Amino acid sequence: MSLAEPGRFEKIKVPSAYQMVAEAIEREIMAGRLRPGDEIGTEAVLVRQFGVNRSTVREGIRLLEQAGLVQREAGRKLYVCLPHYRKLSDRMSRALVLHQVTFRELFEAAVILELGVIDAAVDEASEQDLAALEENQALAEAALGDPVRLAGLDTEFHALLAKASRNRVLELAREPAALLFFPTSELICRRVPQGAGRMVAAHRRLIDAVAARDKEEARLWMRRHVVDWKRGFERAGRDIDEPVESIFERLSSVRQYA
Amino acid sequence: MSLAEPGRFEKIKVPSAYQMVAEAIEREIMAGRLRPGDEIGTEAVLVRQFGVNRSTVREGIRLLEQAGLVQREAGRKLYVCLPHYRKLSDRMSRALVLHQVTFRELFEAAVILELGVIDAAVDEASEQDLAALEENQALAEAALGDPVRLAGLDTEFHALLAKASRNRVLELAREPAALLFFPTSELICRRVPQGAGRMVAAHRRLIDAVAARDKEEARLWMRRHVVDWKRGFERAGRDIDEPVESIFERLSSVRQYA
DNA sequence: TTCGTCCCTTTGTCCGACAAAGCTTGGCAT
DNA sequence: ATGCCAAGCTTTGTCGGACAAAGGGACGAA
Repeated sequence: MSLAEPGRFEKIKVPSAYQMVAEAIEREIMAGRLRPGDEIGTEAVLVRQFGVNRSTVREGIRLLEQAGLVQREAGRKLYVCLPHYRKLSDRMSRALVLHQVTFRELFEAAVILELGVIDAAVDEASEQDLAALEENQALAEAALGDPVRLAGLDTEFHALLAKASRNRVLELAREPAALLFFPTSELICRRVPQGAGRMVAAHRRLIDAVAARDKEEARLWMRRHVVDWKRGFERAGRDIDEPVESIFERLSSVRQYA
Repeated sequence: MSLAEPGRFEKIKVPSAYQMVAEAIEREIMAGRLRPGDEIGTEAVLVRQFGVNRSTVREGIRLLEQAGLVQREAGRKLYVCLPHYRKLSDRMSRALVLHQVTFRELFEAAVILELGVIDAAVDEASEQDLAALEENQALAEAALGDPVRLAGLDTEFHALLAKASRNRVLELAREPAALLFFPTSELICRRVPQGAGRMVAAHRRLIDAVAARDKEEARLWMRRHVVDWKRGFERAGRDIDEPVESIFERLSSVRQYA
C-alpha cells in the first residue's frame, strides 16, 4: 500500500522537470516580464537556460500551449499570447458536458446571465455595437429558412450583446453556457415552425430597446426570448432535465488543438 | 511574406502528430467510449496503437493532462478524469488578469452572478448545504481578527452558496470572477476597521434568509454585501477602475500544474 | 530594384538508452 | 497456511543524438 493516506503530513509532491519548465515560463508571463506578443526563445535556447533536454522543454511547452499562454505562428516562432476566450470557453463547455449538466441548469443560468448582459448592454452599447447587431439581424432575416445558419447567427447575436456590455468578466462567464445553449436553437428552428420567426422578432425588439436605452423593455424581451427557447425545446419533444451530452457530438470542433 | 493574409482561401492547417494523438484520445472521452476512471494504456501501448514515437505520444498526453481530461495517479497509471472546476476556474482567472479586466467589471459581474446564485440557493438549498454554511459562519465569527483567514472563509462561503444553488453551470460561471473578487476582502478587512464585522453580519443574514426561503430578504442582503465590498474597496484607497493584475501575485498558486 | 536560389536555423519526429519508482512474484520465516 | 521481504520486471521521466521538412535570410542574377 503506497497510496498517501490522510494523516499528519501532506503528501510530498515532486514536480517533474517539464512541469517546472512550464511553471517557470508561466511565472514570467504572469509577472509581466514576458508580455503578450513577446517571443520566447527557441527550444535550443530554453534547453541551455533550463539545463534540461529538448524533449523535456517540449513537453513543458505543450502544457503552456494547451493553456493558451503561448502560441506558434504557422509552425514557427513561439510567442506569448493572451488566452483567447473562445478556446477557454470551449474547454469549459466540454467540462460541463462531461459533468452531465442538464438543460435545466443551462436554461436557468442563461436567464440570469443574459439578463445581466442586456442590462449592461443597454447602458454601455456603442454605435459600433448597434451596427454589428443590425448587421447580424439583417443576415438572420435573410436566413429564416436555414436552421443551421440561423442558430449560428443567434449564437453570434448574443455574443455581440455580451461584447456590447463592455464587461469582459460577464462576457467570459456567459460564453461556456452559451456555447451549449444556443446551438440547440437549430433543433428548435427545425422542429417548431414558428420558432425562427419568434427568434428574429425578439432580436429586433432587443436591438431597438438597446438603441433606445430602455432597460425595462430590453429585460422584458430578453426574458421572453430565453423562455421561448425553453418552450421551443419542450415542443420539439426534448426533456429539459436530460443531460446536455446527448446533443454534443455536433459541437466537438475538429480543430480543438489547432 | 509567408503569413496567411485574409483573402479567398482559408489558411491550411497541418495538424501535427502529437495533436492528433491528443484529439484521438479526447474524441474517445467525449464520445463516452472512455469514461472517467478508465485507464488509458501505457505509453508503450499507445505507441503501438498510434504508430508514432513515444516522444510524440508523450507530447500529446501533456495536452490532455493540461486540459484536465487525464491524470496520473502518484506518477503512475494514466486514467481519464473529469476536469475539475477549480482548475478550469484558475485558468479563467489568469486569463482575466492577463486581459487586464478592471475591478469595476469584476464588481458588476459579481452583483449579477451572486444575485443569481442566491436566488437559486433560496429555492434549492438542502439541510446539508445550510449546515455547511453554518459551519463556515462559526469559523468566520471565531476568526474576526484574522484578515487572511476571513478572506478565505468569505470565498468559501460564496462557493458553498453556489453549490447550494444546485446549478453547476452557474457555479462554474461565477467561480473565475469569485477567485479574483473575494480575495481582495483580505485587503478590505485589514484596511477598513468595520469591514470584517459587516461581512460576517451579512453572511448571517444570508444564511437566515436562505433557511427561511425568503428570496427578497436574501437578495437584499446579497446586494448590500457586494456593495459593501465595493465601498470597502474604495475606502481602502483603491481605485475601482484599476486592472486586477495589481493584486494577483498572491493568488498564483504554486501547484498550478500538479 | 526585384527575383530566384542556396544555406542555415528551427521544428516535428524518430531511435535508443538509463535511473528511479511501482508493481509482481517467488521464497522464506513463523 | 499466512504474512513478510527481496529480487526482478514494468513504466515513467529524462537524456543524448539524429534527420527531414519548412521558414528565413543572404547572395547573386536579371
